[in-house]
Amino acid sequence: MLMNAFAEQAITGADKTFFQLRRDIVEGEIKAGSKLSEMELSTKYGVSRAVIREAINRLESCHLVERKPNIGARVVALTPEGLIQLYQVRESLEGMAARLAAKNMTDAEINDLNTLLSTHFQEVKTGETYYQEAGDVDFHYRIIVGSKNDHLISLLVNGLYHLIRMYRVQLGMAGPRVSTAFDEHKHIVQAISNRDEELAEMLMRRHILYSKQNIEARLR
Amino acid sequence: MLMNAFAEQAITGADKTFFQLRRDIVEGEIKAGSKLSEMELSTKYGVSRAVIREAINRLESCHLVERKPNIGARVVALTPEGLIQLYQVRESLEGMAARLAAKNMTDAEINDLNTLLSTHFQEVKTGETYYQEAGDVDFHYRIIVGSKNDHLISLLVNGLYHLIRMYRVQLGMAGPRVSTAFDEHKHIVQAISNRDEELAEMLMRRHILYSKQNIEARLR
DNA sequence: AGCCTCTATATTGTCGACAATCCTCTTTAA
DNA sequence: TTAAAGAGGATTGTCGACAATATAGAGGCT
Repeated sequence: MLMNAFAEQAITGADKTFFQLRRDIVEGEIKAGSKLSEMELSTKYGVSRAVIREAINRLESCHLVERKPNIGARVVALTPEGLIQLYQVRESLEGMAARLAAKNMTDAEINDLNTLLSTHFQEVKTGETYYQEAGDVDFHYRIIVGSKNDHLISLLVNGLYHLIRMYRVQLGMAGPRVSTAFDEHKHIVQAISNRDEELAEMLMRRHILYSKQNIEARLR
Repeated sequence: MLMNAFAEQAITGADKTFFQLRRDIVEGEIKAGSKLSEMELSTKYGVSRAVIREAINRLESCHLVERKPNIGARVVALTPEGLIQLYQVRESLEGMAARLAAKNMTDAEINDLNTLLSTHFQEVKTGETYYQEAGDVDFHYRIIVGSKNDHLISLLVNGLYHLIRMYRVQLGMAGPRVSTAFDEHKHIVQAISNRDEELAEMLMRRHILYSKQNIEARLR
């Protein structure tokens, strides 16, 4: 039962506007660091200022924009420091997620994770980079959800992931490091299968640390 | 230069309403799990529904309320699970904070931290439980800020801390475990002074893990 | 009686207008 | 010439009214 992981659906109008604005920001169609004028967006998206303000509030919750009273909202600036700091937080949280996943995932979920891994293996062999990227996200997503910790899930899925994706897209970091990363994934799943919490956390932290170092190397 | 740690000041009217609402929720004057009626709050606090909505949005960002489209917002429910999960996240994030603090705090900041510890020592001896609580918060706050990681700081200070305080207040968990906890603080500062990142993280994680176990024991 | 439907009411979502604040450019005085 | 002060315009903050949706209750049907 492999349902689509990211099934957010818009109920209200502010939802739609929020999703679209978030997409535009993450994809860079609204430039990093630029100002978000409420009137301007209001006319552009064809909704009232109230729903724009609501959407901007939610973007602020995701740390995608920063807001100053009586002045306005700006898209966050993308700095090398910021990306490094993001990966530090990610290492910490996803390490804990892997630990909890080793403890809390059901056997069925772990089986699914293994089949997912096999699927990715094919893609790595055939070299379909687009699906590799998606596969990587999917892998991490499974483990986060597998932690069964709602706070953790919310922080990562609703918070950090869009920010990281924004960096990846705009700094042009489409994933290399695939073949080695795949081995790391394999070992993490192995640790989870063995219910080895300690090892699962350690391997996940290293996996993310390597990514960070890889990125750091390319930034300087 | 020991400035007050939590210096939030309200600029706009929504700020004031948000702070007051947050206080009322954390202190339990608005009961956990209860519904937040926009009209009701609007008349109660003497402001328009727009600022109430703005305040509720921010409360949602802190994970203090949950909102459902077209239905409304409720204060989060306090469950033993929830508190445990909160401490898992806290262990993860503050562990990383301690690691980064050992790396990034200035010598001056570390000195301040030591003097803070001495001050707390007096309070532990004289048994002023109120100041012990405040002192504990202050200690952790210093280390979080000392990490110099903005994402980490924001997540903990604007996010988790108010939630944890809500639990502590409403489940009546005014801090015991002071004298043993003080020793743990001392060792953490020592590790930070020695710039031992690995040890600082490990000790902080254990420190929080002990707190969690202490709480778990009292919950069942 | 139990369940469904439909209506009435209450609550949230959205809108446009007004108030308060900030930014800019001009003016004026030392 | 420079800097301070003020007027003007633009932007955000706040408000009350209207629209859309959900909830509760009455009524009718099997």
